[in-house]
Amino acid sequence: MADINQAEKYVNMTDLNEPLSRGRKGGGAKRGEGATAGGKGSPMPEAKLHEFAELLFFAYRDFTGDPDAILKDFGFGRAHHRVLHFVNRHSGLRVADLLDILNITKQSLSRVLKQLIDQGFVEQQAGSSDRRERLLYPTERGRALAERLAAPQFVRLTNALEAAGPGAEAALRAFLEAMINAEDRPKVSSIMSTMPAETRQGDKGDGT
Amino acid sequence: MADINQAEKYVNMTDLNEPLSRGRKGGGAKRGEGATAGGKGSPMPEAKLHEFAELLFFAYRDFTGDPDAILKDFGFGRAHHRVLHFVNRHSGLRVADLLDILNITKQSLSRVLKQLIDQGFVEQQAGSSDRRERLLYPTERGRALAERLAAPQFVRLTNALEAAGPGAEAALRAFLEAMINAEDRPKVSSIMSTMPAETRQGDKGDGT
DNA sequence: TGGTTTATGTCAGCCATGTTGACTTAATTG
DNA sequence: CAATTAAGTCAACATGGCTGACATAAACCA
Repeated sequence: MADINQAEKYVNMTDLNEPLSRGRKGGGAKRGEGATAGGKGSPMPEAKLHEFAELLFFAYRDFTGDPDAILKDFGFGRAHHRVLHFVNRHSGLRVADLLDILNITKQSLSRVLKQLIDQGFVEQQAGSSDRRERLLYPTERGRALAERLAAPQFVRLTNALEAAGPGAEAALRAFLEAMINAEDRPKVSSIMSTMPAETRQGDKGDGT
Repeated sequence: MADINQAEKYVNMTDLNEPLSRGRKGGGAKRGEGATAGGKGSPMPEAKLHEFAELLFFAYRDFTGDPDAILKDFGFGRAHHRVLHFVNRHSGLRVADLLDILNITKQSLSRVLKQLIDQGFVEQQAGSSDRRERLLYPTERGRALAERLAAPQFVRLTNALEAAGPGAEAALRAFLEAMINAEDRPKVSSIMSTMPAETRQGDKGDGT
């Protein structure tokens, strides 16, 4: 799939420190005119890419903003949300799975996971085939909170998908998947295909 | 530390908002469908929305992950990246604009902005029409770093846009814009349409 | 003119959440 | 039984959010 052919030139662009005339320093200078970018007149693709980067920033900022407000009332933060989400959606996963998903250290995870367990949002259960494993399940309260946190995100996503148009979902999915590190894509696929079944007990072969 | 009482209060609010599936009591259960967010359109399967939420999480995680390694070599963090990006792309903006874009406090901004200024990546210039304003500009060094940070993101975005297909850009843009808080969209549009030129004077009413 | 508001900067401290390193415990495995 | 593995824990530290209080200079206004 699309290699870095097209993209390569942007990498090279890194080294170009183009001497843009942008400053306009000095007291009374009015900033009036352009001196925009590299001096190529046509609508540069870089501008487009910058726009997508910024849209992504704003979109994600607001996407996470909704649950953050709710979480504050529980004394939780975004980290708790992430943990609760994955425990709820992929219940029965191991601590190691969670570490792998979140890309954080077990010490960081431990802090929030402990709070979620102590306050009755998440339960642990020893693995049946390997009793060293602690399989994680949401409690009823945990599921309720997870859904409460998901609700505004669902509204947002549904509206955004609708705004994208009916046929855009596949393209959107392809876009998002391609944004993920190539080496992590199989893992992500495996995670997402793991149903939130409370029925898993000794399931560990998710192919790490 | 909100008690469970509060938790249930919010759970009830969930029901007020959205008829999301609320079954699955007592550990058993199945995932239902039928969340209609926004009220229009066909019911959006819950599982699909969860998938998009997770894809967004992974995509953004990796999108922001790339520049982090570079930033570490400069002793900077993600906060510096955000500031540098917006100063570079929308140079001449005021401190207040940046606060508005980033949604952080001036004390938080001050910490990273000061470092960027002290180390010669960003320059300030008093506003010409209002000399209280400090307009922010990237230095040559700042531009070089900004481009270096952007480069891997460009690669990623370019490949992802290609993976999405040629006609998908408009839909993607629509999706991302719709993900932004409705009340912030004019502001975002205004920001994004602000060329990285010094076109602003005493512009304060960019429409909050 | 002088008082008020505004834009920005700063000090001081707290909180959430990431990090590394070292160590323990329990269970599996060879 | 020894070694490995999954998980938990303690301690220390860094980043980057936050609030509150206060300072300064410029603009604005009556």
